[in-house]
Amino acid sequence: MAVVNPTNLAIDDDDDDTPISFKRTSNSTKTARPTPSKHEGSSGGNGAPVRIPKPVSPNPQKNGATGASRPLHMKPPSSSPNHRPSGSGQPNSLAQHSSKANSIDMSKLKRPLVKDERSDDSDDEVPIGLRRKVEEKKLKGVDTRVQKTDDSDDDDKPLGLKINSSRMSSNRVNKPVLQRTVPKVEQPDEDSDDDKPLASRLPSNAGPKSGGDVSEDSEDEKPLAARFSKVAGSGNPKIASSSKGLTSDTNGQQSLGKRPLDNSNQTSSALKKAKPSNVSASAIVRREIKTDDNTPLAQRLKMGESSKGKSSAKSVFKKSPASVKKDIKKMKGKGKLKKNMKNSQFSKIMKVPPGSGGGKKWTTLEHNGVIFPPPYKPHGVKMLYNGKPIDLTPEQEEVATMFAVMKDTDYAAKPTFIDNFFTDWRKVLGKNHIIKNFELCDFTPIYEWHLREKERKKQMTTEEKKTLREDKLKQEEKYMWAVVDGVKEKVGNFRVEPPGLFRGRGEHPKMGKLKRRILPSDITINIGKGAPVPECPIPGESWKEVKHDNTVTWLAFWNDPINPKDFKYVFLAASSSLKGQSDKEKYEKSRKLKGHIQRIRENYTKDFKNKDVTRRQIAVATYLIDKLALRAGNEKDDDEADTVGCCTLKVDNVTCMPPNQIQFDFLGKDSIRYFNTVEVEELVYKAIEGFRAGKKPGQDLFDKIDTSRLNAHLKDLMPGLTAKVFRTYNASITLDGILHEETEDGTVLEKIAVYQRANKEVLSFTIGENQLLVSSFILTLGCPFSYTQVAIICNHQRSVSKSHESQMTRMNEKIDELKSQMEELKADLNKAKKGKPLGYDSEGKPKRNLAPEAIQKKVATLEGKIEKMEMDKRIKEDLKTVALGTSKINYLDPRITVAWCKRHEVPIEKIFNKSLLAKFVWAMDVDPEFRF
DNA sequence: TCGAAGACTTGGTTAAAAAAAT
DNA sequence: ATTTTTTTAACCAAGTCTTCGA
Repeated sequence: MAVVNPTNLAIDDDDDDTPISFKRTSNSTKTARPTPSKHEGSSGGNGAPVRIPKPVSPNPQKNGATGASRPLHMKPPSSSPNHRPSGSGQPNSLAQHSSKANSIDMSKLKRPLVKDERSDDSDDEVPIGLRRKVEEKKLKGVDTRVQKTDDSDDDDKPLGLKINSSRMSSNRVNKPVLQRTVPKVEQPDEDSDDDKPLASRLPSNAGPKSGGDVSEDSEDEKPLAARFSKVAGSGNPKIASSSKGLTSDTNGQQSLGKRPLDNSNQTSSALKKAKPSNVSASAIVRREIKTDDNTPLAQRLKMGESSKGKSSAKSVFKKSPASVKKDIKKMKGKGKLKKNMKNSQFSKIMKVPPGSGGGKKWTTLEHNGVIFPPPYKPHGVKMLYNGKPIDLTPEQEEVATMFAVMKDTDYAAKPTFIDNFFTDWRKVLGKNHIIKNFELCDFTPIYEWHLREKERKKQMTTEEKKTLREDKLKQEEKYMWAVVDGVKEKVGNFRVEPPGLFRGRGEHPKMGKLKRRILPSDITINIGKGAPVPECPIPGESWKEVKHDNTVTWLAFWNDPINPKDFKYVFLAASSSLKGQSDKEKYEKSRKLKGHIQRIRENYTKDFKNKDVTRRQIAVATYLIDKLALRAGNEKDDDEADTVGCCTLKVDNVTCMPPNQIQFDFLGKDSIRYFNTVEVEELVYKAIEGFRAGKKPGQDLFDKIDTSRLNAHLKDLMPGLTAKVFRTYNASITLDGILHEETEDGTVLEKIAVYQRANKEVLSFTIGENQLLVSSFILTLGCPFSYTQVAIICNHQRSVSKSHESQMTRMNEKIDELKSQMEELKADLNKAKKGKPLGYDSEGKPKRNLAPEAIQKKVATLEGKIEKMEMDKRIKEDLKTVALGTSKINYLDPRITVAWCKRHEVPIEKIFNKSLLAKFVWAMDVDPEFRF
């Protein structure tokens, strides 16, 4: 199964030792921080965690498909071996690994390098219904532009893609994408919105499908309306009310109304009001505002997904795309065309163009400030010191309690954490306090009090809990909204962080330090000129400062008590148009990279042998970022966890393994270990050997460059290009390619499975690596250890749900049961056909004799049930460790997903949850034929 | 040119809510 | 009606990248 590709594995195990913690690492790293000057620390990392080869679940097939390692190796351009054709890759590899398995060796963990097996991937993996069609690719090829032949493509394509075969199959992805995309896409730029106000953009026409279609899909789900409402938040009664409140209260008055409505400019003014029209998803967002209006949610939402009639729907969409866009542009506001037909259209809302005025992010801004955590309530439980109860002042008790409560976390046992805590606590205790030795402290009484409290809360009746919740909501309601340019928008984090002990990740030198309480006098507020200053919620105190800076989007900030030179900002929620706009810009930028990627790759490939060391380092670093999705790697301070990224890799983070494999082993972002062995192009291999020559372990591999130099170079190649754009680009283009190649007709469920698999494939490329690691390991090798043990190795305990195993067992039992029922039914069918009596059932009662046709029908029903069950099982196994929900958030252009949903008539709600729907309102009106 | 600020995105962890099982 | 499991959302640490200022 596993797809892993053994090939490379070989590597070894040195790691074995390592196992224990990921952290290992740093050894070297830390040690030497060679670079004295700036770099002291190094930073960043990316983490690509170790990936194991893909885990493949049960089905071997997948292997290929998924491509385990994405990056692993990249093959040289030409080589694209077998992409698809071959196929069978070798599942075996796993086997090999497994064998080792007894101990947990990292070796196993390592990702195998995948060889080109991709081929195999082929269909096998694919879930039943969906196999990808290999052939398609060819079809796509139509456009020729960029591409070369398929095979070749790989080469050129993004490394990542090419790379390992498996995971991302490069081929598919790339080429297709490129070609098509280009042509069609276009819009992007335009849309880009740069110019237009978000609002305006949003709306566009959503409605493609809309119209009548709606009906059908629904069945699965609820009526659109229903859904919508949820989305909108309106679902929440409270919210709704609140919104009203808003209006009424504060601002409501003025601003609210205005903006939206009027401002919307010309065209759109309609929008807001537009209820009638249907606002589309986009509308949703704003909806909050509108909520009041009652616009029928349904209408707004309509968006497309629901279209029923496939054919019709499709046709509609298809056409529309181009035209639509144009229309949109022309008439921002209107867009009724479709609407008319469908209803769905959105109106456009125009706001002041955000981007417009140089750096100006808003024109008017009102909000109510932030809410503070309640003052500490002493519990009076006495801890013991040297066996005796100790009296503590409330302040002292508060800090002691913070520590006591963390008893069952890993932090409680870490020396750094304890030292920092104790040092800070002693400051609160005062110089002459009797408590002087941590060893003599016994926090157990407080810990037990905490457990009792927790239990008490759990015991509260639902009613009580509800009351409590409502009270809290009521209290917070006014802080939840801001009015930006007349539009009511949700605020993201309006609660000031409560005091506590700092929970830095990895070996953070400051973990355990007391994060002191933040007061109004620590907070700087940002509001529009002339807007009412938020009332300070704590009587007698006042804000540190009130600013009126419309070039930034934060509503308030305070200095981080742990690191005073850092700030903690209060921003609008992800669903706000300000955030939506920049999100869209991010995707447009990475989409733009598509048009430059080939040249950029050629450019760095050429520089692998540049005589100038700096140029060579830039080339290799760019290659790693592109192929392996490494993060840029900024410098870090000494008082942060010692992690690295591409530019800060240390000599000892990289091992050259002849003839052309490079093994990476370092702690990336969040101290997640990236452990991977990759086959690289010969010139890259040679270059890396060269960079390492003559250096000591802790020194920088790329000593001539840093992120600013690297990004400066990237900007020369494409305006606005920076290292992180590669991640977005590779992830999105891959998803786009897979979805276009693999989706076949089938039930909605099957299609969703395709989507999820594609999503997972892409994700593993960039995210959730640690988790993937664990899952891969287990799946692939048939890990003999418990999940907990694996978790320890990986340093991340919650990876796989503890109950996963039992759940799988249960599912298997159910399937078995269904199957035995099937056997019985079939036997009955035979008897019935021969006119024999059916005999007795398990309880000894005689069975009713049915006509063969009736039994046949039952068989069919049962068959469907079994199939669904098995599919559920496969999906579950496959996705058990991957948090698809979170990952969809940052790297995948939502338009890819929305367009896919429209094309395949899958309700978008099946893929995006409520918050994602809110966050991606701006993407809802995308053309069904959109290509990233 | 460079380091420090500053602003914002990314992403793991954890708490809360919702759904499913009992 | 509970309890358990899963999903979603909140929280907040840790990155990236831009801008500022000397």
